[in-house]
Amino acid sequence: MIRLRFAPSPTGELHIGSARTALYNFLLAQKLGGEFILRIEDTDQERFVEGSQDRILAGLKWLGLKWQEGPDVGGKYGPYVQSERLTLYKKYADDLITSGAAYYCFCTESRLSELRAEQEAKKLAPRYDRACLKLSAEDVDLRLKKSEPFVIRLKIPEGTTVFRDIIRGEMSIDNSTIDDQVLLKSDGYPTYHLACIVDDHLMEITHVVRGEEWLPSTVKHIILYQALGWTAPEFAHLPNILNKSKAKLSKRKDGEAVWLQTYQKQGYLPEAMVNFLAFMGWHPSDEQEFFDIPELVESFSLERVQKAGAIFDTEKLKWFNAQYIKKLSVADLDQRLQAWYAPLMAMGRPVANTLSLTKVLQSRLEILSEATANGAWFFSSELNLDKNLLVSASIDTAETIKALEYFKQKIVEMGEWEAGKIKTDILAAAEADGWPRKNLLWPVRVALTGEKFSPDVFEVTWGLGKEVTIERLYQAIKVLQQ
RNA sequence: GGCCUCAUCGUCUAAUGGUUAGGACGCCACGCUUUCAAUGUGGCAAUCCGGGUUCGAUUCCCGGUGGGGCUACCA
Repeated sequence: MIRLRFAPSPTGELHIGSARTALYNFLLAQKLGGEFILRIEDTDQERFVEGSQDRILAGLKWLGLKWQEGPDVGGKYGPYVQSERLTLYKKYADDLITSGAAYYCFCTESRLSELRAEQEAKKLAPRYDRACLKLSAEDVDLRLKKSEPFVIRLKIPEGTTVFRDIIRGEMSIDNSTIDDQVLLKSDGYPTYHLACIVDDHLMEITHVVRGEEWLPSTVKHIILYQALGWTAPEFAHLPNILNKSKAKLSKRKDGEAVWLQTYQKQGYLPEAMVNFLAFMGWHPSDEQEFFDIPELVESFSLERVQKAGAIFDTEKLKWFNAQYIKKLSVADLDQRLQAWYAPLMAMGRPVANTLSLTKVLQSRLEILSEATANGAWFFSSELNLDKNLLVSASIDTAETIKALEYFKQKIVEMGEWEAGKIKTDILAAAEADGWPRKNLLWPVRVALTGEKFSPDVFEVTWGLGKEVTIERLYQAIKVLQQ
């Protein structure tokens, strides 16, 4: 059985890069007819953030990802939270001690940092000097009996470690360049390296698909698998997602822009996000650009994953989002827009429903949050009219009043209230009566929206409805007559 | 510093031992037009550098350069 996992640490929000990793794991699991597992790696007590796990899961669900096993749904390989599996890691760490593949280390933090400083001063690679490997068995026993704090370190064997990465091919690393990695910390928690290997093995994970920052650690993992006598899974290391300066997208450098939820809050659609994220490092063999999840599952493959990092470009994301907004039904879009209409609705005129506004705005929105600014005219109970704006450059106040009166009269006479008909009828009449379009429509636009830029005058008219349109024209005329 | 890794338009990327190096975003121009958008048409724009192999290299090899990652009792 093919089994893949996504294993975030609950140290904050869901990172964009993590979301992409989760997506790829999910897609590949589906593609291969396997299972997708969620595991929480909370082995760092200091960086643990309360509530983070819930927000990460919420982010994954928002994207439309589903998992067969995980902390919220359970499963037969549970528990799926590492802090609940501590005895397991301890057991395997002890096994490694017994077999001689690992050793106790009693070095203090201060000794280690001194050692590191010395090595750096001499321009040497900082690494543990194996002082505690030379301890006699009696000495170790004595220190353990005295309850001295200790860690357990992996004893990196001599030789060369070779492994295959699905995306990058064969890797060969000289073990002498690897430090004796801590496996079990002095607080009794495992480090990532131990916990990850134990869990991936016990949970029968077949493919490890993760970010390329793990590539250098993979050697340690292979050594660990060998020491425990286990078969290693397949590895695939995804290229990083980069910021504009080509550095790995990170909270420190990029702030909230690294969080998936930032985009959710700004009004990006999950459909657009999935499509865009899928294209961060992967590309189909043809030129299709729009993919929903089933289509991605169909087309996805690790063979087509890029090796080089990809810059996260929100311009393209915006374009995707605008396209997805256009694809939505008006009713669907209207529903998604309610959160952004709400503040306007609370303060404005009574509005029975917002479907007409949504229809008018649909082709003009890149992200949903723009609806608040772009839709303000619709809700306004009293427009703040600027006389100077109302009177266009080409005509004077008297002529502007005439234009508004004319348009108002046409609206009063209008029978069927249909967007296309309003437009053709009024334009035909205006032409017959000798009204240059611009002279007529500019004042009307301002009268109805209070704005310089707006959607098509006739769409605005239609969206507002007969009554409100007449009222606003009347108010504008009043302002000009003052 | 050491180890690892990567390299096609500004960005995401396609393709190939022989192509006018393709698409998309963005940008520019034009069209539509009552404004702003949307939309349509067109345009600008790339194989990091140097050697080799080869009839021929952007593609294969080597070296450089540049970027990135790792180098924690963080993941």
